[in-house]
Amino acid sequence: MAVKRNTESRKQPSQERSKKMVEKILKATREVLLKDGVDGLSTRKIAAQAGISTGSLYQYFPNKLAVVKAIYSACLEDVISDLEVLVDIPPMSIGEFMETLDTRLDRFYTPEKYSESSPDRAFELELFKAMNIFKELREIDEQHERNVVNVLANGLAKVFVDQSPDNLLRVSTYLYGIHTAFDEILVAGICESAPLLIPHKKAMVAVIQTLE
Amino acid sequence: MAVKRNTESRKQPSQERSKKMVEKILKATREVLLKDGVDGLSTRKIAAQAGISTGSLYQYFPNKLAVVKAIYSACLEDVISDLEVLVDIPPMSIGEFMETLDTRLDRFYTPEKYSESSPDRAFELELFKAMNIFKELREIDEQHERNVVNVLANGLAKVFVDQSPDNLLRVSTYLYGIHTAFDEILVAGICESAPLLIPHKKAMVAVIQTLE
Amino acid sequence: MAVKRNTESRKQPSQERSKKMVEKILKATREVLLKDGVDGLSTRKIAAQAGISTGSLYQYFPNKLAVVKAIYSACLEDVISDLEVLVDIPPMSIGEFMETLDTRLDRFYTPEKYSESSPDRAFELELFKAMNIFKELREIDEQHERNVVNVLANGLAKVFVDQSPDNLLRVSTYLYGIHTAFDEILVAGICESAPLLIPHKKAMVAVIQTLE
Amino acid sequence: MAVKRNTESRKQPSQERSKKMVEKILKATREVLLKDGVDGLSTRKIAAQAGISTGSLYQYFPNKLAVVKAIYSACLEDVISDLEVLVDIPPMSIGEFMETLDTRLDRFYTPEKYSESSPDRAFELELFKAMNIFKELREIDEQHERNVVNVLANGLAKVFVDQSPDNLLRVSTYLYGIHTAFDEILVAGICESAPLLIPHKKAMVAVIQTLE
DNA sequence: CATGAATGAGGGTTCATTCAT
DNA sequence: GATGAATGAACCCTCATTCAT
Repeated sequence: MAVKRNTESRKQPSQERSKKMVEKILKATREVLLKDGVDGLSTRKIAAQAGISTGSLYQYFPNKLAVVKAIYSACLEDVISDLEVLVDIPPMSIGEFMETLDTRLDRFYTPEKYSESSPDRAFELELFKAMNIFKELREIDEQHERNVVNVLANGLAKVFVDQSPDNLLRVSTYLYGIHTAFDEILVAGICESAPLLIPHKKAMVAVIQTLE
Repeated sequence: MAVKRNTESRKQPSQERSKKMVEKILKATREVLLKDGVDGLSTRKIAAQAGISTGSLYQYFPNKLAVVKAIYSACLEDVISDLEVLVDIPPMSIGEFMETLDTRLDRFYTPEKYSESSPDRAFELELFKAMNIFKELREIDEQHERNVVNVLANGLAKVFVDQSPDNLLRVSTYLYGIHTAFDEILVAGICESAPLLIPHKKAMVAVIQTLE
Repeated sequence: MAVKRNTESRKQPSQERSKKMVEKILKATREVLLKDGVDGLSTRKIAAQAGISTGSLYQYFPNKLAVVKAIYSACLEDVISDLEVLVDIPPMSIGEFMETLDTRLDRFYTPEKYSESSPDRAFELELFKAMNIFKELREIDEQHERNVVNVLANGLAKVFVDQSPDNLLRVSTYLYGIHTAFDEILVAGICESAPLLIPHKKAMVAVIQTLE
Repeated sequence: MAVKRNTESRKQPSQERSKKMVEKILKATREVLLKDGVDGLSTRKIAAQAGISTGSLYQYFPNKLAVVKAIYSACLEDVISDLEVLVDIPPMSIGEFMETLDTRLDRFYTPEKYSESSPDRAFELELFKAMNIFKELREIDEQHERNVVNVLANGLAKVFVDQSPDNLLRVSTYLYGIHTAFDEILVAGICESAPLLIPHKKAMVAVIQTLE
């Protein structure tokens, strides 16, 4: 790719028409990504898939990277909003929390979510991995990591009020790390999700227990 | 990239001179990878960084992919040989094993190994992630994953003799997953290794306990 | 060269503009071929000669071979359509045919056609010879040879009804061979056409007489 | 290729050793040419086939073209010496000559020579055609053509003493042209030689009769 | 706004030729 | 002399980006 200029959207999709175009482009990009992978992604293919001209693409995005960035950011937002289920913790004691932890994890790691890792998830992971090659996307990724970890840490802080922020951040970081690892294993299709949920939850619990 | 030919080294570095050249090329490649990412890796840059001509590069490697493969494979071999410490389990009962597990993990996760995640390790992880986009390297990666998991499973089988191979493989897969996650966090420099070792070991233990 | 993909024109020159571009490229290719030979033909030179960019060339042809193919095919078509004059034989007896053969050959080998072997013809012959090294063009050439010979044989079959197809094909092959030789001599400029027409026609007649 | 410098042999093979080396190189080149064609010919392959180093090749030939030139010239000399059979005409009248012409042609076009177009002949023709792509070899070819035609014309001059040199040259040129065409047909394997000899000889005779 | 032809730098790779050993 | 590693120009081709229409 080797893109240099600003990578922001060239215009706010203030008009309905524009919004639709942006959507169309993003959708097409996702499709091309799924079909041909990151190194098979080209503006020509995106435009063709979207049924527009390459020139039009540049009316809505300053360059190719911006398109991928948009997709990537949206994907990361999904992850954040997904996590908020875990994080929405009403005030409770550590004891109460630990007692309900299992249920809580069950609610988060529903079999449905993992039983059939939908193409969507497969795509997200694909994208996620692929992003490693674009240096410019690293900062987004790092910011995202920080966001996620903060969200988790804030949630845990409501329960483990005596823990230092450092500790909470550390544990959150680790939790997110093994969560991602779990995701990757499932998406890679190495193991089925159901039997793997047990060790995963045990690991999560064990890690959180270090905060007690 | 899309390379088709054989991607083995073009000649055995039988002579001292050749060996040095290969080293020089691999070193240069690592440097370019670190600086410009996979996306920015080109044979021209490698040659420039190594202070040789592009033609010379092709005297030692049949194509670009082969260079990356060489680096990648070496990196994976390191991982395997590293793991063998964990795997060398003398016959013992589950009880004995669980008792010594903590010591065992301490021996594996020595602070020295992680205290200063050397630039080398940082690079390896970079590479590791990046490889996801090259289909031909995926095979290597998947084979590696299988190797690692088998090594682990075989080790655990000596202790958990009653467990089904499936179960052992599953747990091993997961263990390797969170091991990698732990690695990545440390290499990314998000957390220091020492305090993170505690939750990580707890997680490992918890997962292994599911085999009891 | 060694080109693999499809070697057809990338787009129908439906628009006037495209047609002009294709023409420009073909013209430039002819010029480069005449100046530097097949050996010196490169996409860069073609583009430079045509006053376009290398990229543009690939908008109209999928690869270098396709450009040469286009020129070559056009050249072969000319040959075929040229021959149709000879082939348009109304039903007649062998005696009648042999009597009119000389006239017939006169009509085919008009002095105008050969008096000024235009640069175009010179080029075509150049190309014709040169093509022998490109395997993919050989097929075209062989197919062309078969077409020409069939056309001739079918023509002769109308007169020499008792001859075996084998014989007709053999004689046609030979006739085409010496026709080409005649062409080459004239194009090479070794001899003037007018005086050479006499032995050539004698040879043609003598060969055809073997069918009587 | 694109070779520019002098294309003469770098040294006279004064010493026995040198002569052997030159032979070895030429033999290897022929083998590579037969196997991989002109566009597959490289100094590396020649050296490998000859069992020497590329450097050594340049001790005996200034560049790649010189090697091909050497082979080509040798090949052309063979053609000349072959023709001398036809040309060695004792003084005789036109009548005598025409009477013996058929025998003469029989002696030249022996079935053995053509029945099994030996690999050698196949190679020569291959080379012959291939040379069309090397502008530098054209002059050799043209000189050769002139030589051959002169040889023929001189031979015919002994019989057709009243003919103008121009006429003799013209007829010789044409005779050589159709001779070459005949050769090509046989080498291409389109027709078997035996039945084709009849029309070919008829054509030769018819052409020579124009001198009467 | 939309188009898509045109651009041209840059990609991977080859190979004739040289030169230190 | 012989070697073969090293060179680097040149090869064919792609693709992000621009701009005249």
